[in-house]
Amino acid sequence: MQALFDHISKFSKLTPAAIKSMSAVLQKIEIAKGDFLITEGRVCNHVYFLEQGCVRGFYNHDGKEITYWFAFENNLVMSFYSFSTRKPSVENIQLLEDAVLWAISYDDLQKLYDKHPEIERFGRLMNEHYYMMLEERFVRNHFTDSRTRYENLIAHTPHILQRVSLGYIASYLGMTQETLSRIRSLA
Amino acid sequence: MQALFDHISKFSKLTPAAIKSMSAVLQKIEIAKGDFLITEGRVCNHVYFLEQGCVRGFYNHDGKEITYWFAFENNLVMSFYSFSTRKPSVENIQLLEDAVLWAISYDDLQKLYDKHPEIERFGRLMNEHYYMMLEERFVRNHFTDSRTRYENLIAHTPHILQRVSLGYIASYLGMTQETLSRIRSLA
DNA sequence: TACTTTTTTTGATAACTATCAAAAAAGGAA
DNA sequence: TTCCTTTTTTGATAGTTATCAAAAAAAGTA
Repeated sequence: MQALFDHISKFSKLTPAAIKSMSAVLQKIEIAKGDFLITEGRVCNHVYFLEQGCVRGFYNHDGKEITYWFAFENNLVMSFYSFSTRKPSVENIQLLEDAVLWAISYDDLQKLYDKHPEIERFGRLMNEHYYMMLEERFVRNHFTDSRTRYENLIAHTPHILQRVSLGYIASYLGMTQETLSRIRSLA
Repeated sequence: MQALFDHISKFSKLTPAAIKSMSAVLQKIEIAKGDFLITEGRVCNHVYFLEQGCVRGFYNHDGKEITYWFAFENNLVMSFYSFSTRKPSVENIQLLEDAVLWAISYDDLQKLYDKHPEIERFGRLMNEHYYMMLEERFVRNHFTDSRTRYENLIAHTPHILQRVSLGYIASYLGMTQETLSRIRSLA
């Protein structure tokens, strides 16, 4: 649990009272590689802090699984859309490694926001942070060919290469596995 | 100014005191088509509420201007990265039409966040909202060919077609102007 | 209106990427 | 290790998109 509070403190200093309130509703979860954290069609009722492990987010399109993000240690994990809107998730979240997570329910989080402004500030800054990361990724992918997208991955998020198989990475980069393989062989 | 508070109230109810505080620091700005709101290399010190008009965000890459977003009435406009991190902007924001905007400075906004939790809540929810919109756009563009991206534009944001010239739209969709023209002619 | 400038379209070609099929390599289990 | 399964690579081909060049259409101005 300490890793979570260390992470939060980088964004917003929590008072002891806020830490106490949050600790009281945190739930430790340990699940195995291959299991699902969230499946499409269900409302995402928890946000998870990933203490150990690695997960992928994917959706089904034309009978194919399209993996479009990965999360690693110290990332927050949820179906953002479903959690925020309370509508059924369109995405699935699956463990790529055995993992240790800490969960907070939607309702508990709203209560924490109401009670502790520092926690709401953390939420605001967290949203800003994730927005900027998504924007950065969007811009790097916009109008760029497959080779450049792969080179951007090597330059900016090389840890993905070390923990995720190429099929998922190709999907993440928006190209087929064959294309990614050829790009690598000609590197 | 009323349009701004109407917009805010859809996300978070503000107390009269919060409205008063915010009104006191709002600055009305009227600028002409073609002018710049933000230019690269400078820190973005204001967030703007676009009451009337239309703007584009673009960056320079390999000697070309890449337009990657548009904003219209009731949108918040800023260089998100620069405003949040206080670092120089990498993007430019230019008026596509004469516009009326309301500006709040970074420092004033931080004070409002400190003083009025409902305003910070608005900020959090706003960030969530923009994150979801960006994610939706990202997913729709991921792994989809030019024709489908154009069809998605027609289906989800047709107002862009009515107010923006095709050259900018092609850039927004991540294709050349020639390709967009051909897609349209074969529609 | 006539003229100028900007925007959009069309044509020809080359480069890039997906698809389908199959082989090779790597990883796991007994 | 050997066998089986999964992952990655290679080959051939077709479809998609960028590029360069130029024409046509539309918009703005005197």
